[in-house]
Amino acid sequence: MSDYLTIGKLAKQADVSIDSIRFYERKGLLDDPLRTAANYRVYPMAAAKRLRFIKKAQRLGFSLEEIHQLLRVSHYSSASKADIKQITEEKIADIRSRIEDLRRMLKALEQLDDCCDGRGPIAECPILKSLEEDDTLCDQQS
Amino acid sequence: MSDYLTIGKLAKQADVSIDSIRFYERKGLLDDPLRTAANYRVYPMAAAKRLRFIKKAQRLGFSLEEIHQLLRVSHYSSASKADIKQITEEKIADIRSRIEDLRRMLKALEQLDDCCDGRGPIAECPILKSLEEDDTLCDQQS
DNA sequence: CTTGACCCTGGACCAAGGACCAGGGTTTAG
DNA sequence: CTAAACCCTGGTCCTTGGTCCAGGGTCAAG
Repeated sequence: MSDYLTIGKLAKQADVSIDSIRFYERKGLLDDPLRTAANYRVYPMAAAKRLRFIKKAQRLGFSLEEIHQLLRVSHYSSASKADIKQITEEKIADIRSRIEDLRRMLKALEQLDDCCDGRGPIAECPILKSLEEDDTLCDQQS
Repeated sequence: MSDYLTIGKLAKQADVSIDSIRFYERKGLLDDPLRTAANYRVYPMAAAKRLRFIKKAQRLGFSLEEIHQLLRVSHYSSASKADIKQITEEKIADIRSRIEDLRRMLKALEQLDDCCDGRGPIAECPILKSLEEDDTLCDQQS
């Protein structure tokens, strides 16, 4: 029961793969760990916390590069809460914009779906017809 | 003023790049075109229609592989409108699910954003604290 | 007849976020 | 002592939807 973790133990603790840990290290998201005489990585317990930070931020939609930025800012002594709040708000705007894009697609798809009754040969498929013609969105039931 | 198009003319007509046309051909989304004696591709006018189909379907959220499927189905003589309607509805479900995922992220981000007043040093940043701690979503104003 | 614009193939490269592998060394349990 | 389980580097591969490039052939205008 050491205070230090090998990479395999850390991976299990934080529920990520060993490859991911090495990948995050290469990307600068994890500090370069200490090494044993045999060149094995050794991690303090805090490394698991960092990994959980990364994973949680990913679930919120941050890319690894953005997480890198969060971590960098969090270590600037001159940084303020406003800096992190701003990054958060940029991500909020990003997510909103992606939702809007998807909603536009959804609306168009629903309109296509509504104008096809689903019965009959494909030759009359209004969805395909609409995709073939450049401008129109199908506007009649068929 | 021929009835046929070279790849460059087709690209301009359909507003896609020459490379994209060759890429779609490799992926099977465009029929292999006829060739001149010098091995130049020659396209009938209908090829532009096909390209517009692809581009429009892309804007609706279909991947190239899914567009491939649409095209394949549309050429089965035994296919019916119901087949295309089903693909459309699967895509609708897919888009809805992606919107839901984004909405969950958005909600969590908004909660984080709300609980940071944006003033003061980063050491007290509730957003970072929340990302560090595994379970909690920040729940107090700071 | 030459110059520039066009076309060909096949392959490399990009983002993102890893997974996987070979070929080697190390550590630990029995 | 030995075998299994672990670790190392650094490299390739995957997905998606393309872009870009080299090195070569072709076509049209002047």
